[in-house]
Amino acid sequence: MHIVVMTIRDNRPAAATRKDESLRATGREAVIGLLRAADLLGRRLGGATGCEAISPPQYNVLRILRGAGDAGLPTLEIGNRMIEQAPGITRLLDRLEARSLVRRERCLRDRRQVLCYITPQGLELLSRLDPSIDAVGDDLRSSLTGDEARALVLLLGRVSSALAT
Amino acid sequence: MHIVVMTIRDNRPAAATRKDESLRATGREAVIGLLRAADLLGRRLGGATGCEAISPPQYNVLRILRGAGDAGLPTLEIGNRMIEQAPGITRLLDRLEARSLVRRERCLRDRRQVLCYITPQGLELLSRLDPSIDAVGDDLRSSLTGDEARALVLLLGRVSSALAT
DNA sequence: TAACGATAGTCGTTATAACGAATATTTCGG
DNA sequence: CCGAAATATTCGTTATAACGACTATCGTTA
Repeated sequence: MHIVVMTIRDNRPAAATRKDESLRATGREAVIGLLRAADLLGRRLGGATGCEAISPPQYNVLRILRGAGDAGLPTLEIGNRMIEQAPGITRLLDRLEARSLVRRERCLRDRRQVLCYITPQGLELLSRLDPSIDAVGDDLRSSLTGDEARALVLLLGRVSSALAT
Repeated sequence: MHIVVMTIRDNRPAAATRKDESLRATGREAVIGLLRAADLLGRRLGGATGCEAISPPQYNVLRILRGAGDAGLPTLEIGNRMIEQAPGITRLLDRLEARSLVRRERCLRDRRQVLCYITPQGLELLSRLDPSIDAVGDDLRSSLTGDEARALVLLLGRVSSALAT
């Protein structure tokens, strides 16, 4: 795969400090650009999920539980897959359970755990939402070629790895 | 009452669907990757700004006001430069003003406006924070070559343009 | 000049999220 | 069996986000 590169000419071959400064400036641009793109993306997703009156984190939990299938997931495991802390997950699940989108029950094998499952209503809500979410992905990709989109995914993966440490 | 809704069927021809599906999958990966990278980035920035007990949006406002210099900025103009909406800005500024990081005064020429300025304490706080923020940018860039970092900035800019519409 | 609409900002309310401290229950190692 | 660790929850505090209602001010126009 070829990554499209913006050519930048340096008129003055510079000292090491100047080159470091240039790299650092690119890092700052990347930080700003990443936050801005993610903010716009979050707003689009929020607009989509808002139609069903659920917040993006709630949607995220439902997606995770759909992926878990019939096996269900313990509460804190959901928290691990989102990068969110434990106490918030409980209340988030409380709200979803109150709307019958999620079901919880004590695990019989390890009675400390509470297993969470998505309900048929939850699955149905997700299926109503999927087209809107896909549309956001399509919009995101609309200004990129296929190769560029794949390059973006690759670069973002590398960035995430570097930031996760 | 239970309302059961039929799942949406995909009626598109299979030939067109397969390539579309591949592109669409890339779009979904980009959405997930972007959100994940931004989440990790936000946590790092939050950890840095948290040392000075300010939130990332508060930091953002201080940066904007530092950029504005002695001229100051009207309240809503700050809201425009952040990607955040107006009503929240007032209370965010309230908190910053309570900590003497920001100063507000009525504009004499147009008394509807309230001009906001960063205080010397605010500038000093920002200068304490700058190294940590730059370190996050350095970490982000650490897994990329210079060309890749510039490519990432370019691609993120295109994505933002596509999402802003 | 006096009324009108538009603009700038503040003030409520509500819901959500993040974070820490403390607690109960359960499991597991020594 | 006893203590340590894991799991989940409750509670309290603070901050953000979105919404509408309200006040004050400005510019214009009749």
